[in-house]
Amino acid sequence: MNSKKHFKLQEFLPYLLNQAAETSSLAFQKTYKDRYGMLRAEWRVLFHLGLYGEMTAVEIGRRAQMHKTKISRAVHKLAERRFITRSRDLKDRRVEHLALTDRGKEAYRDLSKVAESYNAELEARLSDEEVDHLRSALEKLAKPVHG
Amino acid sequence: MNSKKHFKLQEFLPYLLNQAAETSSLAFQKTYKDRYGMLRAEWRVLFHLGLYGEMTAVEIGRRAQMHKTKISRAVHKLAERRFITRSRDLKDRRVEHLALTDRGKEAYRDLSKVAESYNAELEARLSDEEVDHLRSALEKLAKPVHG
DNA sequence: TTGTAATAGTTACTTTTGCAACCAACAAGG
DNA sequence: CCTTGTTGGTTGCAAAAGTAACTATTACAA
Repeated sequence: MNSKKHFKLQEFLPYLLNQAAETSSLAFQKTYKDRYGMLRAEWRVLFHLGLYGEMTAVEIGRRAQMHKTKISRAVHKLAERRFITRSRDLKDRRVEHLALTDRGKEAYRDLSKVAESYNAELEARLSDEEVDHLRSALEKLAKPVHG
Repeated sequence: MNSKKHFKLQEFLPYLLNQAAETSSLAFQKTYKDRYGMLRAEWRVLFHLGLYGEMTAVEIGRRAQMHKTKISRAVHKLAERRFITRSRDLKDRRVEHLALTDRGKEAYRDLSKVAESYNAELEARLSDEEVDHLRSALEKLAKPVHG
């Protein structure tokens, strides 16, 4: 017999969060992979440009908390497949402005619809109140541990 | 102007879940990596054996929803580093029973403590009620979409 | 028996990632 | 101008993950 109550895996938030994140992402992942051959970093870049308009790689990285190498590769592949255009900033020639092409916009709109209805499906498992609580909790947990 | 309200990334549960999962896992990940050179699949196997005792790879896979190749590799590395032992079932020689060695138990206890205090740190960002709500919501979302 | 299918687990191959080093353009101080 | 540091972005290499195909063993039925 244990003298001490054990810490359970089912209580460990990072574990639970990962499980929920993984399984809840599966179906959507399949969609952007099958329809457009995209990876997670790629649809994220696509969505950022679709939602907020033209911006630089650094800015996407800051918003999405993605490392710049991931972005760099995602941008490369998206440009290669003509979902986005890259144009140098004339004042600071290190910088590139990224924007969706028509093809990119179409993909964005399509995936956006899929995401929306898929999200509705997920939310249907919870009450409105639960959804609100969940969002606010996730927001708090998404902040880095120190600071 | 858009005639239609846009679906936002901040409303998309799989996105939020992934963000929260990733950032909330970082610090713990660093611990098991730095102290024991483990990967995620490895500490998960370790914890399953530590919590529930001897079991087979298939059973761990079922409980943790991990693919068998992931488990196979995790088991291989854990055994190589003498955290676990593998013993063939005498009645069904396809099956292997996995169990922690003393070294494995020690690592488990150590990491278990870290996980517990780290979890407390995370939970401190939320009220008790929020934690309960969160757990129940995550549980509902961790179920596969169809069925 | 023998043939077919299921199950436990491993391996081979390809695609992704993670990290560090790197290049190019700018910035600021002397 | 020159040096030093910073920033935007890329690349090379090693580690890790995903997939499917594979071996070995058992189960079951003709």
